[in-house]
Amino acid sequence: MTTATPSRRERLRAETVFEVKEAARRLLVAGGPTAISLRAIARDVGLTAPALYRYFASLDALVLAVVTDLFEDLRAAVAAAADHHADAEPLVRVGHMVREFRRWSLAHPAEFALMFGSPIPGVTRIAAPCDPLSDAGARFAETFFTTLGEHFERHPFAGAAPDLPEAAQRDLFAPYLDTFGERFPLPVIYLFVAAWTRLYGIVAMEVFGHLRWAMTDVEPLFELELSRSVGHLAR
Amino acid sequence: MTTATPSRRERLRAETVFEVKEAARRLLVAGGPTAISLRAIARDVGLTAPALYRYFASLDALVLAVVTDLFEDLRAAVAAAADHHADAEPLVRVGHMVREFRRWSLAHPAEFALMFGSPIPGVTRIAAPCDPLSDAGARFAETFFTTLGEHFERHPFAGAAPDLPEAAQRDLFAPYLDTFGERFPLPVIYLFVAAWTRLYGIVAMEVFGHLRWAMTDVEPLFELELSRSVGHLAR
DNA sequence: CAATCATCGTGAACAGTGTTCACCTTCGCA
DNA sequence: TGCGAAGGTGAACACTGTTCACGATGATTG
Repeated sequence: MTTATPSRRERLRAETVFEVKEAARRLLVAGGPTAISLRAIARDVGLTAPALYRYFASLDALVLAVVTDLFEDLRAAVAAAADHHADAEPLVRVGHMVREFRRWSLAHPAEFALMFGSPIPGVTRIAAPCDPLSDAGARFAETFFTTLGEHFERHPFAGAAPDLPEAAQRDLFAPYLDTFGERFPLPVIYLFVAAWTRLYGIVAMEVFGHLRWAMTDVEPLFELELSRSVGHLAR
Repeated sequence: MTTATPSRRERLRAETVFEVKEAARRLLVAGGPTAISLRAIARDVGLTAPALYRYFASLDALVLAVVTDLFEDLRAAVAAAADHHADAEPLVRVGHMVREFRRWSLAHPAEFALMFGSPIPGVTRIAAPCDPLSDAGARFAETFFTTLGEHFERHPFAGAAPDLPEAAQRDLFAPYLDTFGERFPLPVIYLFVAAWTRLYGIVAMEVFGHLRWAMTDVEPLFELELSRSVGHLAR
């Protein structure tokens, strides 16, 4: 609960949890999402399979924890890319962050598949309103919102809004507004989601190899779509 | 090999193959991609598991055949949507085809996950140059190319090309050119792939539930991106 | 200090899974 | 009438996730 009393036992427990998730991730990168097996993890850590149930309610809960960690990893990588260009214009910083998203995804295809691919069990994972995965996703998005906020403080948005009445937009983006509040004007939210789906589409198809029938190198397409999307946010 | 002599035995065999794939698809829609199990299929068809090896080399080969069929189904649905608007302008017909793609995907989330989600075994499926799956994918793409061809016959492309030298573009789209030839000017290919990744991104995120944190209804975003993408091809 | 109780780990077991093998029946063809 | 190929079976192997009764260890309290 708190970090006040790590209490030795909790320390050992945390250590084991860490090793278990580490082993799961090793199996993930070695053989893809389906290669994550409870018994293989147990072998790696030096335990028997039932022992893992003292730490995770099920295999699904374990991989959910791994996915949560991965989102944190990705967020950290993107944030590091932002820090690395701290003196750049916020909008070009966003560009570098998105590039880092692509770079990370291509370097970690198995992790990407687990995070952004099809949620295998019930096709659509039931997302509890306050589970740690949603929090990690929110923190990931927040990284972009922070930099975007810097930009719009200096250059108030004056671009074109989508052809939708404001009330409809407010209705449409209700989930976003509930989580992140009214920091940005509604058209900015629209442009951000549009940009996110575009770039996700490219990266996902590239990682999954769904573009090899068309082109040898996806980077030019990515760069063009990136500059287009950022351009829409700028003007 | 040929359809000349269905030869009774081949008829029975084809019948069994059909029933097996049908059972696999039932399991798919009922419980997602992981619910497809050799023994469950065998139970459904009224056989034992080893018997299926007379028809498919492995479970992977079986689901590959199912995926191929699904691509043909999707292609047929999109083609039907095109026929349903046969008297419309080719470019608005393309719009209806893409809408049908979204509609079909939302109505068949499990199938979509199997077709467009992460290739589970090795993260990136090894695509043989001439396997039936690639053929099905090519036929799916061909459906769009046919309609686009109708348009560009009447209205030669005069839009803006991406900022790339022609030689680089020819190099970039080598896989496409090898399969589909030089039917369209290179900028059209670029715009098509860009549009495809955009719309795939939206549909995939919607089907997988990865947009619920932001918006209640994805349709406005989809329609706006669709009209934008088609607009780029028009002018 | 001693008793107690939650925590941690184990081996056995159950119900599944994909795949291989030897064996047998059945069918098509010469 | 034979013969060989095709189709189907049950047993077996090596896996998988999960549950359970049991024992050992640790920390906490009387």
